[in-house]
Amino acid sequence: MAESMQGLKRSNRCTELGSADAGREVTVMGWVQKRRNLGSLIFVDLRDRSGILQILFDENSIGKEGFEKASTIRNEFVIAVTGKVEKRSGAVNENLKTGDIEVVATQLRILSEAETPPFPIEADSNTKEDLRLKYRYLDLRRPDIQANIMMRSRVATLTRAFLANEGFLEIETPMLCKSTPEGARDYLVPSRVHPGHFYALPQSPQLYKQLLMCSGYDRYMQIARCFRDEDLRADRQPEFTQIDMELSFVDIDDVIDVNERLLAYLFKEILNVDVQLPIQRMTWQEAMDRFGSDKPDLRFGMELHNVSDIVVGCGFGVFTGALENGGSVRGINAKGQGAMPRKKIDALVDFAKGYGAKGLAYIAINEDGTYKSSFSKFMTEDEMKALIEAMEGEAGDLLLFAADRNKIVWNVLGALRIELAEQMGLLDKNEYKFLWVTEFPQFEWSDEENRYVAMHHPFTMPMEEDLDKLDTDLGAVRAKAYDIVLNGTEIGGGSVRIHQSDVQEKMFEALGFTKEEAHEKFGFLLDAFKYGVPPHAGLAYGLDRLVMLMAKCDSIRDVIAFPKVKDASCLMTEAPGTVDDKQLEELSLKTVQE
RNA sequence: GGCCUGGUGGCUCAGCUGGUUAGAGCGCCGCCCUGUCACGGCGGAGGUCGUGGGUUCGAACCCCAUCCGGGUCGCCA
Repeated sequence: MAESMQGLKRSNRCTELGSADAGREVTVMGWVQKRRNLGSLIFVDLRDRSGILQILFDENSIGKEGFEKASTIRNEFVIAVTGKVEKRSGAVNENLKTGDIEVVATQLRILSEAETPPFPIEADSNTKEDLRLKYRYLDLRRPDIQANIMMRSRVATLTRAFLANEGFLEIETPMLCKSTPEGARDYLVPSRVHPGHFYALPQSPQLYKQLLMCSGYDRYMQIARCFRDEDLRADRQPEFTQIDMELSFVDIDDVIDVNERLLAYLFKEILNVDVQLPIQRMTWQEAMDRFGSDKPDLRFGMELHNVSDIVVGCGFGVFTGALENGGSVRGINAKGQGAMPRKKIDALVDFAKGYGAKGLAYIAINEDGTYKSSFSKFMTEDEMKALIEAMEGEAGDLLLFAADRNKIVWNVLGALRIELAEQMGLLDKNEYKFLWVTEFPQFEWSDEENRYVAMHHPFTMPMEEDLDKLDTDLGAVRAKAYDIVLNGTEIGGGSVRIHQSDVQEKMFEALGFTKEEAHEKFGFLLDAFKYGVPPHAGLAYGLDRLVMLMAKCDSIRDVIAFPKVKDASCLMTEAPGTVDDKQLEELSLKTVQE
């Protein structure tokens, strides 16, 4: 029977007590992690968000009735215990923060009984994730998830404090917005008052924060929820949280400066990790050429080698064919993997095909310097030698080559590089390698739309050096855009924004918008820019991803209290659900039944 | 939408080329136990093998469909 806590007041969390408190009378409250009933002694591990504290029930201290009550305790009961802190007379438990003390109970209240949970409430759970998510409120009791959620709270708190100290104002922007067609798919909210009209939930506060700059707020920040109706991944949820910011009267270096100091501050405070400043910078072009990725993981090498010049004119048609079509031949050297069994190499070939490669050529160099290769029969010995040399191939290495359009070659080898690093155990979660990737292309060709689309967004400032190319060579225009990358994950990105109307007009023109279309879509922003707009730039972090990496997790679901599963539904609430006809009618969404 | 992968007591798993009453550890329930902390001892309950068809003398196992998860490609300005 559940008891009231009337007249009781919790004096401490479980692990706020130590041997210095010996002799104190305390009242602790929490969940029963574990009971050990020895007959005339009952030990209970009491758990709260701070950790575990051992309670001792002894008839001499709590009396007959209290002892009998204690014997009815089961796992996950919520109890309140008053008693005296004592140094343990038995052995000390080295695994517990409070392992040298216990509370000898003089009073027990069972505040809530509990059924046996459907899975064990413990750290390092083996339980399948769907069950954990169905009972997320139980999953959230587990110490490792609690640590993640508490770390996330600290990241948010410290970020606010740091940015406030740097002169940023925290300003909220609307959740009910106007749908903008560019970018990700919007979540739509029907308007009751305006039949057939819809709000969109924000994909990011982008336009609002630029308007705030127009309004003179100078430095804005917000920890903002964002929504994108796209398919999920381990690091993508339909709703996620950004640390969003925008600054006026700044250029790239100003944004980078404040953010480097923010990152260094967070990693020092939370992980006691020293981030070496300044953080390394690399242009997009260099990142692609060296790592096949615009978010390279710098914790290991295995860089790409462009061997186009070496294989030009060789006997292997796959290589020369790719070159003739304007592509390239590039390779990576998996050091010491030359003995990889054929089956595993074949698996890598299939892996590469998943990223658009038609195949994957390889040379496995034996320890004695001989080699086996998928294409040596097309090559002369000298050509093979030159190729191996260009790849810095040594005995015991595995060389893998992709030949295709640059985009595919980068994509394939970039993914392969990560895959191999995982297989070879090169990825240490305790190592943090930051990188700024700069000078992104302004435009990206879309086969689907048969036009150039903005790689970042249409308000991103092109590099001054490339402004003249807006008329001649869109593919070569570089943007004042930058991403912050940590261990191969894009944790944030931003850009300097266009604040000149003539440049903005050129941008829309390049993207294929007429003046009318541009005005219809973004008119309020363009209007705002007419009335005096400061040069401004900003950046937004994926808070979930940042915390995921800090907490050394593999999925952002582990740092989000109530995440959704792959099909964007919630296993616990079963959202999304159907609604009453009445609701649909009010929203003018109900189809009239014949 | 494509590809890969998983679903067997409450949990985690085993279950061979199809062959008797489907097993184990943990958990749960009962009894015993004064220093446990992976407490210990004894006893016990608990499974239509995700679901629906099919093949077969016989299906957890093979086939088809479907549901529920996970990874990934496309997608994510």
